[in-house]
Amino acid sequence: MNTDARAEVGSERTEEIIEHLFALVDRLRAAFETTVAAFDLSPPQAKALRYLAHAGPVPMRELACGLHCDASNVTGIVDRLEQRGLVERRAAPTDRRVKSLVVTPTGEALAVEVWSRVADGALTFVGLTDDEQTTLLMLLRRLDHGPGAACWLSRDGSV
Amino acid sequence: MNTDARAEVGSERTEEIIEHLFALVDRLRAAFETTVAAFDLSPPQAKALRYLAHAGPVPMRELACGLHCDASNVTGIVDRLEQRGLVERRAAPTDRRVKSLVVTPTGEALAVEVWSRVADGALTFVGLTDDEQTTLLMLLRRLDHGPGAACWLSRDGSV
DNA sequence: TATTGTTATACTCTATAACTATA
DNA sequence: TATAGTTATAGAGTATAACAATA
Repeated sequence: MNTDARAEVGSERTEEIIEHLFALVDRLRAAFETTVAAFDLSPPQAKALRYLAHAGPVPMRELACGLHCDASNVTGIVDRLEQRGLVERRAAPTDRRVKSLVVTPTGEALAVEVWSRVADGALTFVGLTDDEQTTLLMLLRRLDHGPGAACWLSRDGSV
Repeated sequence: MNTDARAEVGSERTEEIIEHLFALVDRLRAAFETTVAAFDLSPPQAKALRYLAHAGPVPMRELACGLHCDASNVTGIVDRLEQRGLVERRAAPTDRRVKSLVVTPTGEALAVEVWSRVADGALTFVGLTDDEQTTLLMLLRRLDHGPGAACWLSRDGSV
Protein backbone atom coordinates (compact mmCIF):
# COMPACT_ATOMS: atom_id res chain seq x y z
CA MET A 1 0.00 0.00 0.00
CA ASN A 2 2.53 2.52 1.16
CA THR A 3 6.04 1.79 0.01
CA ASP A 4 7.39 5.14 1.11
CA ALA A 5 8.85 5.27 4.58
CA ARG A 6 7.07 8.59 5.19
CA ALA A 7 3.38 8.01 5.81
CA GLU A 8 0.63 9.80 3.92
CA VAL A 9 -1.66 12.19 5.74
CA GLY A 10 -5.36 11.63 6.16
CA SER A 11 -5.17 7.87 6.26
CA GLU A 12 -7.37 5.78 8.50
CA ARG A 13 -4.45 5.19 10.77
CA THR A 14 -3.79 8.92 11.07
CA GLU A 15 -7.40 9.44 12.09
CA GLU A 16 -7.15 6.71 14.69
CA ILE A 17 -3.98 8.29 16.05
CA ILE A 18 -5.77 11.62 16.28
CA GLU A 19 -8.73 10.04 18.05
CA HIS A 20 -6.56 8.31 20.64
CA LEU A 21 -4.49 11.44 21.07
CA PHE A 22 -7.53 13.60 21.77
CA ALA A 23 -8.83 11.12 24.32
CA LEU A 24 -5.41 11.06 25.94
CA VAL A 25 -5.31 14.86 26.06
CA ASP A 26 -8.66 14.97 27.85
CA ARG A 27 -7.54 12.49 30.47
CA LEU A 28 -4.19 14.19 30.96
CA ARG A 29 -5.84 17.56 31.54
CA ALA A 30 -8.38 16.13 33.98
CA ALA A 31 -5.66 14.35 35.97
CA PHE A 32 -3.50 17.47 35.93
CA GLU A 33 -6.27 19.72 37.22
CA THR A 34 -7.16 17.31 40.01
CA THR A 35 -3.55 16.94 41.09
CA VAL A 36 -2.66 20.63 41.25
CA ALA A 37 -6.00 21.50 42.87
CA ALA A 38 -4.92 19.33 45.81
CA PHE A 39 -2.12 21.89 46.31
CA ASP A 40 -4.58 24.77 45.96
CA LEU A 41 -3.01 25.75 42.64
CA SER A 42 -4.81 26.55 39.41
CA PRO A 43 -3.36 25.00 36.25
CA PRO A 44 -1.78 28.30 35.13
CA GLN A 45 -0.31 28.84 38.59
CA ALA A 46 1.21 25.36 38.60
CA LYS A 47 2.67 25.87 35.14
CA ALA A 48 4.08 29.26 36.10
CA LEU A 49 5.70 27.83 39.21
CA ARG A 50 7.28 25.08 37.15
CA TYR A 51 8.52 27.46 34.50
CA LEU A 52 10.11 29.77 37.05
CA ALA A 53 11.67 26.88 38.95
CA HIS A 54 13.27 25.67 35.73
CA ALA A 55 14.09 28.94 33.98
CA GLY A 56 15.42 30.85 36.97
CA PRO A 57 14.81 34.59 37.50
CA VAL A 58 12.99 36.00 34.48
CA PRO A 59 10.89 39.09 33.72
CA MET A 60 7.09 38.94 33.69
CA ARG A 61 7.20 39.21 29.92
CA GLU A 62 9.21 36.04 29.50
CA LEU A 63 6.91 34.13 31.83
CA ALA A 64 3.95 35.19 29.69
CA CYS A 65 5.76 33.84 26.68
CA GLY A 66 6.62 30.62 28.46
CA LEU A 67 2.98 30.15 29.38
CA HIS A 68 1.83 31.00 25.83
CA CYS A 69 -0.57 33.64 27.10
CA ASP A 70 -0.95 37.40 27.09
CA ALA A 71 1.22 39.45 29.44
CA SER A 72 -1.86 40.87 31.17
CA ASN A 73 -2.65 37.44 32.59
CA VAL A 74 0.57 36.84 34.44
CA THR A 75 -0.06 39.75 36.77
CA GLY A 76 -2.85 37.88 38.53
CA ILE A 77 -1.06 34.56 38.42
CA VAL A 78 2.09 35.99 39.99
CA ASP A 79 0.00 37.98 42.50
CA ARG A 80 -1.39 34.77 43.93
CA LEU A 81 1.96 32.97 43.94
CA GLU A 82 3.58 35.94 45.64
CA GLN A 83 0.84 36.15 48.29
CA ARG A 84 1.62 32.54 49.19
CA GLY A 85 5.32 33.31 49.41
CA LEU A 86 6.23 31.03 46.52
CA VAL A 87 7.77 33.67 44.27
CA GLU A 88 9.00 37.24 44.64
CA ARG A 89 9.00 40.27 42.39
CA ARG A 90 12.40 41.94 42.48
CA ALA A 91 13.63 45.07 40.74
CA ALA A 92 15.84 44.32 37.76
CA PRO A 93 19.16 46.17 37.97
CA THR A 94 19.46 46.93 34.25
CA ASP A 95 15.95 48.21 33.52
CA ARG A 96 13.73 49.73 36.16
CA ARG A 97 10.62 48.83 34.20
CA VAL A 98 11.08 45.07 34.45
CA LYS A 99 10.42 42.97 37.51
CA SER A 100 12.52 39.89 37.98
CA LEU A 101 10.61 36.86 39.21
CA VAL A 102 12.47 34.72 41.72
CA VAL A 103 11.26 31.45 43.21
CA THR A 104 11.60 31.26 46.99
CA PRO A 105 12.93 28.11 48.69
CA THR A 106 9.34 27.33 49.69
CA GLY A 107 8.25 27.70 46.08
CA GLU A 108 11.13 25.56 44.89
CA ALA A 109 10.16 22.76 47.25
CA LEU A 110 6.52 22.98 46.30
CA ALA A 111 7.35 22.94 42.60
CA VAL A 112 9.27 19.70 43.01
CA GLU A 113 6.51 18.11 45.06
CA VAL A 114 3.68 19.20 42.77
CA TRP A 115 5.31 18.08 39.58
CA SER A 116 6.44 14.74 40.87
CA ARG A 117 2.81 14.23 41.86
CA VAL A 118 1.70 15.28 38.41
CA ALA A 119 4.03 12.71 36.91
CA ASP A 120 2.79 10.07 39.33
CA GLY A 121 -0.78 11.15 38.66
CA ALA A 122 -0.36 10.30 35.04
CA LEU A 123 -1.04 6.74 36.12
CA THR A 124 -1.53 6.00 32.49
CA PHE A 125 2.11 5.20 32.12
CA VAL A 126 2.18 2.70 34.93
CA GLY A 127 0.66 0.29 32.46
CA LEU A 128 3.53 0.70 30.03
CA THR A 129 6.56 -1.49 30.32
CA ASP A 130 10.05 -0.10 30.61
CA ASP A 131 10.73 -0.68 26.93
CA GLU A 132 7.44 0.91 25.92
CA GLN A 133 8.19 4.02 27.96
CA THR A 134 11.55 4.32 26.25
CA THR A 135 9.91 3.97 22.86
CA LEU A 136 7.29 6.56 23.74
CA LEU A 137 9.93 9.02 24.89
CA MET A 138 11.84 8.61 21.63
CA LEU A 139 8.71 9.36 19.64
CA LEU A 140 7.82 12.36 21.80
CA ARG A 141 11.29 13.80 21.33
CA ARG A 142 10.79 13.66 17.59
CA LEU A 143 7.28 15.11 17.83
CA ASP A 144 8.47 18.04 19.91
CA HIS A 145 10.32 19.77 17.11
CA GLY A 146 7.26 21.22 15.43
CA PRO A 147 6.06 24.83 15.64
CA GLY A 148 4.75 26.18 18.90
CA ALA A 149 7.68 25.14 21.02
CA ALA A 150 9.58 28.38 20.48
CA CYS A 151 9.08 31.74 22.11
CA TRP A 152 8.50 34.61 19.73
CA LEU A 153 9.58 37.33 22.07
CA SER A 154 12.09 39.47 20.23
CA ARG A 155 11.45 41.44 17.08
CA ASP A 156 14.83 40.87 15.47
CA GLY A 157 14.58 37.12 15.07
CA SER A 158 17.24 36.41 17.66
CA VAL A 159 14.85 34.19 19.63
CA MET B 1 19.26 0.10 36.80
CA ASN B 2 15.78 -1.23 36.38
CA THR B 3 15.61 -4.94 35.85
CA ASP B 4 11.82 -5.08 36.08
CA ALA B 5 9.98 -4.80 32.81
CA ARG B 6 7.50 -2.41 34.44
CA ALA B 7 9.03 0.99 34.94
CA GLU B 8 9.06 2.83 38.26
CA VAL B 9 7.10 6.06 38.63
CA GLY B 10 8.70 9.42 39.26
CA SER B 11 11.91 8.68 37.43
CA GLU B 12 13.73 11.26 35.39
CA ARG B 13 12.48 9.63 32.25
CA THR B 14 8.89 9.81 33.43
CA GLU B 15 9.31 13.52 34.06
CA GLU B 16 10.74 14.02 30.59
CA ILE B 17 7.82 12.12 29.10
CA ILE B 18 5.42 14.35 31.01
CA GLU B 19 7.23 17.46 29.85
CA HIS B 20 7.12 16.44 26.19
CA LEU B 21 3.53 15.33 26.53
CA PHE B 22 2.41 18.68 27.96
CA ALA B 23 4.18 20.55 25.18
CA LEU B 24 2.52 18.28 22.65
CA VAL B 25 -0.89 18.86 24.23
CA ASP B 26 -0.46 22.63 23.94
CA ARG B 27 0.44 22.44 20.28
CA LEU B 28 -2.36 20.00 19.51
CA ARG B 29 -4.95 22.24 21.10
CA ALA B 30 -3.66 25.34 19.32
CA ALA B 31 -3.69 23.57 15.95
CA PHE B 32 -7.16 22.17 16.63
CA GLU B 33 -8.62 25.57 17.52
CA THR B 34 -7.13 27.20 14.45
CA THR B 35 -8.38 24.47 12.15
CA VAL B 36 -11.99 24.37 13.35
CA ALA B 37 -12.15 28.17 13.54
CA ALA B 38 -11.59 28.19 9.78
CA PHE B 39 -14.94 26.40 9.52
CA ASP B 40 -16.54 28.87 11.95
CA LEU B 41 -16.82 26.16 14.58
CA SER B 42 -15.87 26.40 18.23
CA PRO B 43 -13.94 23.43 19.65
CA PRO B 44 -17.01 22.08 21.50
CA GLN B 45 -19.12 22.44 18.36
CA ALA B 46 -16.57 20.54 16.31
CA LYS B 47 -16.36 17.79 18.90
CA ALA B 48 -20.15 17.56 19.12
CA LEU B 49 -20.46 17.30 15.35
CA ARG B 50 -17.90 14.54 15.30
CA TYR B 51 -19.54 12.65 18.14
CA LEU B 52 -22.95 12.79 16.49
CA ALA B 53 -21.57 11.79 13.10
CA HIS B 54 -19.97 8.74 14.69
CA ALA B 55 -22.56 7.75 17.28
CA GLY B 56 -25.69 8.27 15.21
CA PRO B 57 -28.95 9.67 16.64
CA VAL B 58 -28.58 10.14 20.39
CA PRO B 59 -30.36 12.16 23.12
CA MET B 60 -28.93 15.44 24.36
CA ARG B 61 -27.96 13.68 27.57
CA GLU B 62 -25.71 11.23 25.84
CA LEU B 63 -24.01 13.96 23.85
CA ALA B 64 -23.25 15.77 27.09
CA CYS B 65 -21.69 12.59 28.38
CA GLY B 66 -19.72 12.11 25.19
CA LEU B 67 -18.35 15.63 25.47
CA HIS B 68 -17.54 15.17 29.18
CA CYS B 69 -19.48 18.28 30.09
CA ASP B 70 -22.66 19.27 31.91
CA ALA B 71 -25.98 18.82 30.12
CA SER B 72 -26.71 22.53 30.34
CA ASN B 73 -23.87 23.25 27.93
CA VAL B 74 -25.08 21.15 25.04
CA THR B 75 -28.21 23.24 24.61
CA GLY B 76 -26.22 26.19 23.27
CA ILE B 77 -23.84 23.99 21.29
CA VAL B 78 -26.69 22.19 19.55
CA ASP B 79 -28.56 25.48 19.06
CA ARG B 80 -25.73 26.82 16.94
CA LEU B 81 -25.30 23.59 14.98
CA GLU B 82 -29.02 23.43 14.33
CA GLN B 83 -29.16 27.06 13.16
CA ARG B 84 -26.53 26.19 10.56
CA GLY B 85 -28.52 23.17 9.45
CA LEU B 86 -25.87 20.69 10.53
CA VAL B 87 -27.97 18.76 13.04
CA GLU B 88 -31.67 18.43 13.88
CA ARG B 89 -33.61 17.92 17.08
CA ARG B 90 -36.27 15.27 16.57
CA ALA B 91 -38.87 13.96 18.97
CA ALA B 92 -37.99 10.55 20.33
CA PRO B 93 -40.82 8.04 19.84
CA THR B 94 -40.44 6.27 23.17
CA ASP B 95 -40.15 9.25 25.52
CA ARG B 96 -41.54 12.66 24.71
CA ARG B 97 -39.04 14.32 27.04
CA VAL B 98 -35.98 13.34 25.05
CA LYS B 99 -34.88 14.94 21.81
CA SER B 100 -33.02 12.78 19.36
CA LEU B 101 -30.10 14.50 17.67
CA VAL B 102 -29.67 13.66 14.00
CA VAL B 103 -26.86 14.85 11.74
CA THR B 104 -28.06 16.23 8.41
CA PRO B 105 -26.31 15.31 5.14
CA THR B 106 -24.73 18.78 5.22
CA GLY B 107 -23.52 18.15 8.73
CA GLU B 108 -22.19 14.74 7.78
CA ALA B 109 -20.18 16.20 4.91
CA LEU B 110 -18.83 19.00 7.06
CA ALA B 111 -17.86 16.58 9.82
CA VAL B 112 -15.79 14.55 7.38
CA GLU B 113 -14.12 17.62 5.93
CA VAL B 114 -13.38 19.26 9.27
CA TRP B 115 -11.90 16.18 10.86
CA SER B 116 -9.75 15.23 7.94
CA ARG B 117 -8.40 18.78 8.13
CA VAL B 118 -7.82 18.37 11.84
CA ALA B 119 -5.84 15.23 11.14
CA ASP B 120 -3.90 16.98 8.39
CA GLY B 121 -3.46 20.00 10.66
CA ALA B 122 -1.62 17.85 13.13
CA LEU B 123 1.40 18.38 10.91
CA THR B 124 3.40 17.03 13.73
CA PHE B 125 2.99 13.54 12.41
CA VAL B 126 4.18 14.32 8.95
CA GLY B 127 7.67 14.14 10.40
CA LEU B 128 7.15 10.58 11.59
CA THR B 129 7.95 7.71 9.32
CA ASP B 130 5.45 5.01 8.54
CA ASP B 131 6.98 2.64 11.09
CA GLU B 132 7.05 5.33 13.74
CA GLN B 133 3.37 6.10 13.21
CA THR B 134 2.53 2.44 13.61
CA THR B 135 4.56 2.28 16.81
CA LEU B 136 2.87 5.39 18.15
CA LEU B 137 -0.56 4.01 17.41
CA MET B 138 0.23 0.80 19.27
CA LEU B 139 1.32 2.77 22.32
CA LEU B 140 -1.74 5.04 22.18
CA ARG B 141 -4.03 2.03 22.06
CA ARG B 142 -2.48 0.78 25.28
CA LEU B 143 -2.63 4.21 26.90
CA ASP B 144 -6.30 4.60 26.09
CA HIS B 145 -7.56 2.03 28.56
CA GLY B 146 -7.31 4.23 31.64
CA PRO B 147 -10.20 5.93 33.44
CA GLY B 148 -12.05 8.75 31.75
CA ALA B 149 -12.92 6.89 28.60
CA ALA B 150 -16.19 5.54 29.93
CA CYS B 151 -19.53 7.28 30.27
CA TRP B 152 -21.09 7.23 33.72
CA LEU B 153 -24.63 7.79 32.63
CA SER B 154 -26.81 5.18 34.23
CA ARG B 155 -27.36 4.69 37.93
CA ASP B 156 -27.52 0.89 37.97
CA GLY B 157 -24.00 0.22 36.74
CA SER B 158 -25.17 -0.99 33.36
CA VAL B 159 -22.81 1.41 31.57
C1' DT C 1 8.41 56.97 20.19
C1' DA C 2 8.56 52.20 22.10
C1' DT C 3 8.27 48.93 25.95
C1' DT C 4 7.17 46.86 30.86
C1' DG C 5 3.84 45.91 33.83
C1' DT C 6 -0.81 46.96 35.33
C1' DT C 7 -5.80 47.75 35.17
C1' DA C 8 -10.45 47.67 33.20
C1' DT C 9 -13.25 45.19 30.38
C1' DA C 10 -15.42 41.68 27.47
C1' DC C 11 -15.83 37.13 25.64
C1' DT C 12 -15.81 32.04 25.92
C1' DC C 13 -16.32 27.71 28.26
C1' DT C 14 -18.08 25.41 32.10
C1' DA C 15 -20.84 24.33 36.31
C1' DT C 16 -24.84 24.93 39.64
C1' DA C 17 -29.58 25.80 40.56
C1' DA C 18 -34.25 26.56 39.35
C1' DC C 19 -37.81 25.76 36.04
C1' DT C 20 -41.11 22.89 32.54
C1' DA C 21 -42.87 18.97 30.77
C1' DT C 22 -42.97 14.61 30.90
C1' DA C 23 -42.49 9.86 33.12
C1' DT D 1 -40.80 11.39 42.99
C1' DA D 2 -37.41 11.35 39.32
C1' DT D 3 -35.70 12.58 34.74
C1' DA D 4 -34.83 15.36 29.94
C1' DG D 5 -34.04 19.56 28.42
C1' DT D 6 -33.89 24.53 29.11
C1' DT D 7 -32.76 28.94 31.25
C1' DA D 8 -30.41 32.14 34.38
C1' DT D 9 -26.41 32.96 36.54
C1' DA D 10 -21.68 32.81 38.29
C1' DG D 11 -16.92 31.52 37.99
C1' DA D 12 -12.41 30.78 35.74
C1' DG D 13 -9.23 31.71 31.85
C1' DT D 14 -7.86 34.53 28.23
C1' DA D 15 -7.59 38.58 25.02
C1' DT D 16 -7.77 43.67 23.81
C1' DA D 17 -7.22 48.44 24.94
C1' DA D 18 -5.77 52.19 27.76
C1' DC D 19 -2.65 53.78 31.24
C1' DA D 20 1.77 55.09 34.09
C1' DA D 21 6.61 54.63 34.51
C1' DT D 22 10.68 54.10 32.16
C1' DA D 23 13.74 53.48 28.18
